[in-house]
This record gives sequence, structure tokens and C-alpha cells, in this order.
Amino acid sequence: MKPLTHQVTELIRQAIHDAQSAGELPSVELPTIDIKPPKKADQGDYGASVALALSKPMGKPPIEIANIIAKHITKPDFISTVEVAPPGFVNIRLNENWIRELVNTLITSGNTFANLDIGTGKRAQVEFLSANPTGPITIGRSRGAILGDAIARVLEATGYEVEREYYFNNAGAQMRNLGESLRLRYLEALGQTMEIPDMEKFYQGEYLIDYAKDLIAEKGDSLKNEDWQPFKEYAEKRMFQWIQETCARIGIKHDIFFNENSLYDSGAVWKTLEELQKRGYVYTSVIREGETDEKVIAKSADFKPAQWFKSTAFGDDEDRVLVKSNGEPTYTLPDIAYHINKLERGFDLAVNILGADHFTQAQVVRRGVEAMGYDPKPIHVVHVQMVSVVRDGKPFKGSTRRGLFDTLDELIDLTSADAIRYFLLQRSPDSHLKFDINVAVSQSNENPVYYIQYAHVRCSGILREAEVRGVGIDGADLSLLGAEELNFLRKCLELPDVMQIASENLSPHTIAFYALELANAFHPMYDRVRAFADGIDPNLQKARLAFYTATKAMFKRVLDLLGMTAPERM
RNA sequence: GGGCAUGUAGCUCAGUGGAUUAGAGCAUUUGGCUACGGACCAAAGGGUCGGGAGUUCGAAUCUCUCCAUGCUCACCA
Repeated sequence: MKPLTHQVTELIRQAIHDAQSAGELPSVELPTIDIKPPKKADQGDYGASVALALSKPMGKPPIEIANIIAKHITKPDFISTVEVAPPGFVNIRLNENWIRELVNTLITSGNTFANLDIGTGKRAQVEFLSANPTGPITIGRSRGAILGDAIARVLEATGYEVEREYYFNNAGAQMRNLGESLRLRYLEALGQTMEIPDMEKFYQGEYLIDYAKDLIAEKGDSLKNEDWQPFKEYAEKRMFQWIQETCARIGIKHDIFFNENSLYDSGAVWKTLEELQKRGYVYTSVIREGETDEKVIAKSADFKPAQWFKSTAFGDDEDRVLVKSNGEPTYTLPDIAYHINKLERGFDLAVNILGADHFTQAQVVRRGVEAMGYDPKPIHVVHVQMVSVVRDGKPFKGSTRRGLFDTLDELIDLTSADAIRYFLLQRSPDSHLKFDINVAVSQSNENPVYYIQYAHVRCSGILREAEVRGVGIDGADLSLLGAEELNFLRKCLELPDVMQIASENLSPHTIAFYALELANAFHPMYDRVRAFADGIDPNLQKARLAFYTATKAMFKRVLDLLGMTAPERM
């Protein structure tokens, strides 16, 4: 289906064309036609200001243009009236019986209501949560994780075939440090005194102590003369499990775990380097070309030559290192290879969720992709700003007992998956986010999560009561539904528009915001529109029960889109 | 210093490509209600949309400039 605003926009566009063909309006190029609900409810459901914008190019008063447009609008069944209001708005009112039909739509197919066809026939990939698996998921990273999953849900609902992917950075120096850290813990557990060579590189998380014990239980001391590698593999395996468990707790499941290692195994990393060399974008030097900073020059005096990517050819401020002087690649090279791999898999849309701190890096990768001769257009990077967690008005640092800081697991324990999902999705990714634990756990009206879910609970309560009383909804006469119900149904009709914005802008926070608005439209009505009032007409009761069945499906739908549960009771 | 963001009610924040009188939740004040589960409802107060200038019939929105804040500018990932 298409959002209603689009259909209305098309009607107006057509009306202007028809008026132009009939010679009633001058032939000028049409501006963007913008449709919005009027401020006052009695002005109709949609208002168009296009006549104001056309006034100047057409050389006519806006009110006159508006009248001509209104005259040429052919009303489809969902529109009841077209009115003109000063200074030149064309206001459109929906057919109320058509709105009432939404009840049946929601009852029969509420779980697909507002599905759009923007992405039909297209494949999308959403990559999120990617990082070195050197520790548990932190709160900071969980914002991107939940955003990525929510974007995937929106893309699915708007027609895309979606894959959720985790780029598992299991190569590189950090993973070697992790392996080395576990090796030291292992030796320590075997009774050897542990010497920590470099605190900067040593992972202090106590989970490594547990892993060391487990490893001894499995293999005894047979690994005591091994280097870091088997330890890295073991730690990686455990970390992989842990991350998946945490994801499952919060409703996230990746379809594909793409191992960074595989890019080395397949030779893709070095092939990428060769291709860049062939294309003339790589040079070998101790220092970047054109470096003028004397401090940098002095510092690099002892360096051996590295291989540099001439990213300045693609608009970068400075060139970037691809291969370090010790022969190891930086993250840049495998990342470029990875994105080439993505593009070769033929996605129409490849969304990548990254922290705002990765902005520069994402640009370098994009330039690398361009240097390789690929069109980076399918790649969309969404940067999420930082999240700061507050408890009792103070910054929250989590438990230090196990050497962990700010883990998502701990936050789930303290609050709930639903609360975390909602609070992290509520805000635009561009805005810095303050997560107040006290609000998230509070079972009071300051918590919007409960306010939204409570709407679903209330519908469930009514339907339970209907079952007890043996009242069904078959053959309900929807024309009995009054202004209050219609008002709520109108709000429901906005979801397709919200979905379109969320999908095209990759901004699921609009849905979170809409969910609150929907609950806000529901609760006041619920008080007045009673299904079991004394002496209620049985037909009206039946119509209202059908309405609440639809309402329940609507809340379920919105909560599903956000990845939240829709409880029957609270 | 450069880049990317952010600045809207006491607080947390929406506000797509300009449009009729700038929105929500919480908090505050006042009033309802013993319920189809009140985790509710009604009403009110609260804003020179960071400052200034410009474009326009019209600017929170576009342009310029200044101020403030965050992130970032590695042979770390």
C-alpha cells in the first residue's frame, strides 16, 4: 500500500494538471506538494498549501488557485469533502465510513498493516554491533545494536529482503592481546606467578579468569607451552557465545557472522592492496607525502617505511596507512576489502551502524571503495552519538566487581529489555542520549514504556471480559463507531507515513515517538468509550469490541516494529 | 586549528523537502475516579526555538556569522 498522504498528493497534482489542460491555470512548473494535517481538527484531515506557493509563478491570488484546484479534484471513495480555506489552503476530509473499515483491516491483517513496497524486490543488509569480540557488549555499543535491529525491522516492513550481519573482527592486534591475556590467566591459574608485561594491552576482565579455569578443566596443563593462538581461539569462541546470548536477551539475532579472518583466508585483503597499487593509489614511505608538521617528522625518524593509501585523491585531508611498517595491515585495508565484498554480494542497500567516533574511518573506507572503482552509493553509514547512563543523578559506571564496565547484561538485569529498547530508540541517532536508570525501572507514569504497553493490556482486558461474557464481534456494525473511535483510527492511519519516513531516513525513532502518540490518543478515549457500560446497546457493544480488537492489533503491530513485547497483563 | 554533530518549555526530547496559532512526555498547580486492572483522565501555567544578520508573502526549518557543548583528526580497532 501507499501512505494516504501520497495518494492525496497525487490527486492534487492531477487536479492541477487537469486545470492546466483546461486552460484554467497557467502552465508553470509545479513545486513540491506538501500535505499536512491542518492545525485545527475541524479543518479536515489533510491540508495542502500548494496554492500559496503557486500564487507568484501563476500571477493569481492563492485563494483563486485553490478554488480551481479543488474544483478539479476527482474524489475517490476515501475522500468525503474538499474545501478551500483562506488564505489558500485546500483541505481534504476523509470519508468516515472508509476510516471505519480500518477496523476490519486491522483485525484481519494488523501484523502487516502499514507495510510498504518501497523496498519490494530489493535486498538490504544491515551491519551492526561489529567490533573486536574482546569483551561483553557495553551500553555504549548497545545503542547501535538496537538501532541496527530496529532499522532492519523497518526495512523488512517496507518491503526489503533484509540480512542482519555482524562483522566479527577476529583478526588483528587486539585479538592477539586478548589471546595473550588469557594465556597469562591460564598460567596464573596453573600456579605460575603472572607477570603483566604491558597494562595497556592486557585485558583485565575477570571473565578471563573464569575462562582460564574452564580451559584447565577441559585440557589440563597441556597448553602451558603454547603461544597466544590457541588461547585467542578459545577466548573468541566463548566471547562469540556470550555476545549471542546477550543479543538474544534483547531480541537481536544476526543472520550472518562475517569473520574478518575469512578475508585473510581468501586472500581478499592482499588482493585489495594489489588492486589499489595497480591503480596507483598506494605509496611506500616513512611519512605521509607532504607532511609539514615538524613534530611528526621528528617522531617518525626511527620508523621503517609503511604503505600509504592516497586518500587525498578522493578528497581526504591526509593520506592513511594501509600496511604498517611491521607488515601488518591497519583496520583500513580489511575494512575496504570487506565493503567490496558487501558490494559484490549485490545489496541494493547496505546500512552500517557505527559510533560517531568512527566518522573519519568510515569516510576513509568509502574513499577506498571508490579507489577500487566501485560505486559506494548502496553504502549508508548511520552514526550514533554517545549514550551516557545516569543513576540517581550521577554517571553510572556499572559494577567493577568483575572488572566490567557498563555492560548491557547488567543494564538488562537492572531494567528490562523492553525499557532499554524503547529508551535507546526514542531519540534521533544524532542526539546525545541520556539513559536514566531510575526512569527506566520506575513503574510509574514517568515511564513511557509502560504507558504504551498498558494500552495493549487494557485492550486485552476488555477482550478477556468479552470472552467471559460470551460476546463475539461477528457482524459488528462499524457505522455505530463515534467521533472518539474515529479520532483514534485517524491516528492509526498515520502509521504508513511514519513508516515511510523511518525507512527512507533510516530513523526508527519516529516510530518510537509515534507509539507514544498512539498511546496518548488511546487512553483518554478508553475512559469514555466503554464496551460494558450499564444498559449499553448490544449492537454498539459489538461494534466497540470489534474496535478494541483492532486497537489491540494496532498496538501489537507498533510494539513489534520496535522489537518490544505486547503483554496481555501487567 | 580542520571535519562531523548538537543547542527548542524547569527536565528529557520530537518537529521530513519552509506554510494557518511551535509540539509530546515528565515535573509543577488544580480538579475527577474504587475501575472493561488508575501504571488512568480533565484543566492550567510554562517558549524572543543559543545570539545576531540575510533571503522570502511566510523561517525552529534555508544562507552567513558569532557563542557554547560532544565526538573526531594514530604505523589503535
